[in-house]
Amino acid sequence: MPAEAGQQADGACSHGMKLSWDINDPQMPREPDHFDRFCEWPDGYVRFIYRSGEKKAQRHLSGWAMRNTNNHNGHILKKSCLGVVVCARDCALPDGSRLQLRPAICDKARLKQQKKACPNCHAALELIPCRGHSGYPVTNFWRLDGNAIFFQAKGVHDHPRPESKSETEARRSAIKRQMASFYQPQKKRIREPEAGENQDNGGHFSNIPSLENPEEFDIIPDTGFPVPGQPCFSFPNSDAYKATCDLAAFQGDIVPPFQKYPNPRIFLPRPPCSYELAGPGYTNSGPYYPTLYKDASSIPDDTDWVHLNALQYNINSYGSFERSFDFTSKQPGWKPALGKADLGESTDHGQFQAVAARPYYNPELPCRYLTTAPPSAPALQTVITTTTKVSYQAYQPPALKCCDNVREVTSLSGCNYDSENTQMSIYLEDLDLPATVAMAASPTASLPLKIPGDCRTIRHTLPFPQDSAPSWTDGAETWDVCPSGPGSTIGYSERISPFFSYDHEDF
DNA sequence: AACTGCGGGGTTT
DNA sequence: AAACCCCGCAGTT
Repeated sequence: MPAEAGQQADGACSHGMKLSWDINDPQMPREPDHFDRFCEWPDGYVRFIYRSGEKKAQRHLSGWAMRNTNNHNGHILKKSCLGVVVCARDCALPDGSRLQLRPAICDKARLKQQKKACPNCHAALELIPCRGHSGYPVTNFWRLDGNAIFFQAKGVHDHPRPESKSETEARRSAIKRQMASFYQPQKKRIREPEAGENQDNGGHFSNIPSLENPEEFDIIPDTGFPVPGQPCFSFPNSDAYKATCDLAAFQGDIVPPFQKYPNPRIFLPRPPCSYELAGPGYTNSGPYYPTLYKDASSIPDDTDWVHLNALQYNINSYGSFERSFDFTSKQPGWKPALGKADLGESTDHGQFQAVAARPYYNPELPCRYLTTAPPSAPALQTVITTTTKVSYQAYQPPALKCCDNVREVTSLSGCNYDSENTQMSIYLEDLDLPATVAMAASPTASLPLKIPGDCRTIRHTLPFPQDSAPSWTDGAETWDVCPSGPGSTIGYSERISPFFSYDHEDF
């Protein structure tokens, strides 16, 4: 990726890190030479400089559920992470994944959200708070200065990624379109082509169609998981519509499967059902289908869930991986690998670390979150707990290595939006692995992605996701993906190798 | 209905 | 003093 780095001079995670500035500096760098591409999933102690024209930066957007936090500084906007909402029972979705909802930003809405039941097992939903910054939520700071928007993140998210805002919005809009389509005669139009697309999954990134046509999701199972999907087939249009509405009502409460890893086949080596049942995380008393189907009337969400089941199929490899992870509870190679990765990168613990330290996925600790800070985080966190310059000093060294560390972190954890997922997905496909690890909880990619040629290349070549800087089109907007950085390749490879072995063992 | 930003206010270190 | 958090308000989406 070195070449890439040069190519993408304004590569996201690089320059911002290199610059010696702190969000609290009285004077920010003037006329920055480089600007970073918008990073939707900043993680770790990173800093970026965006162009003042960058809309997402202007909106202070983030894939993480960040809420405004008053820092009593009118010039610096501070936001803290709300974490992620999961099933209190840590139930496994049809595809083995876990529910990872985006916490509502509004307190009121969040409370309301938490009162809802898990669409899968009806257990309570649980909000996993973010404690990635010295036990406190990860904080993001935004500062507009001149023609640049400075961004600084502090802390390493120690929880899965929730559905991103963009995903939520995209899904909602898709649902709306879907709803609209139901009113139209065309809705009856033949969808074979689309269905085929989904099934094929060759077009890993052709998820949108599915989204727009919930019914199609139901079809997807056909290819792999007949059970969950079945119900939908029987849906009268009216029902389907209803379900769609419910889904919409659920608003982003459900992590759209399609948003995760589009290619189910990869992550579902075994028949969904058996797999699911066998999974340790499976807490349901009975088969999904019967339960869900029957109860359709009992709980509003059930209806949604019918769809979800189908939808979730595509969901993630992450879940699959988790499961495998769980099975091998000891995770011999797992943690070590992660830990190793973290070594020497004290400042940039990407999601790797977060994932590694994630007790949340342990069946035995359902949804319980360890308040324990990430292993490597503490030192840093103790130092960097505020926006003070003092902390910055400690931080700097790593910054210098930003290309290596940050890239690794960001590329793996979050700087990418779809690229990340996409890439990861790809990776998984090729390796049939837990790319999910890096992906952590992020169900991102989902909409029709415009995969750069190199991305595909990567897909087969594997190595580096970072290489691709795919952008997805959401309406008129285009999401920039954090470019990967040089050195990431190496780090990534190193980290991955362990997984390979692990994975193979597991499967 | 939610999101978002602002700002008052309280607590802790 | 500097962080943190909570809460409510008001404008926007």
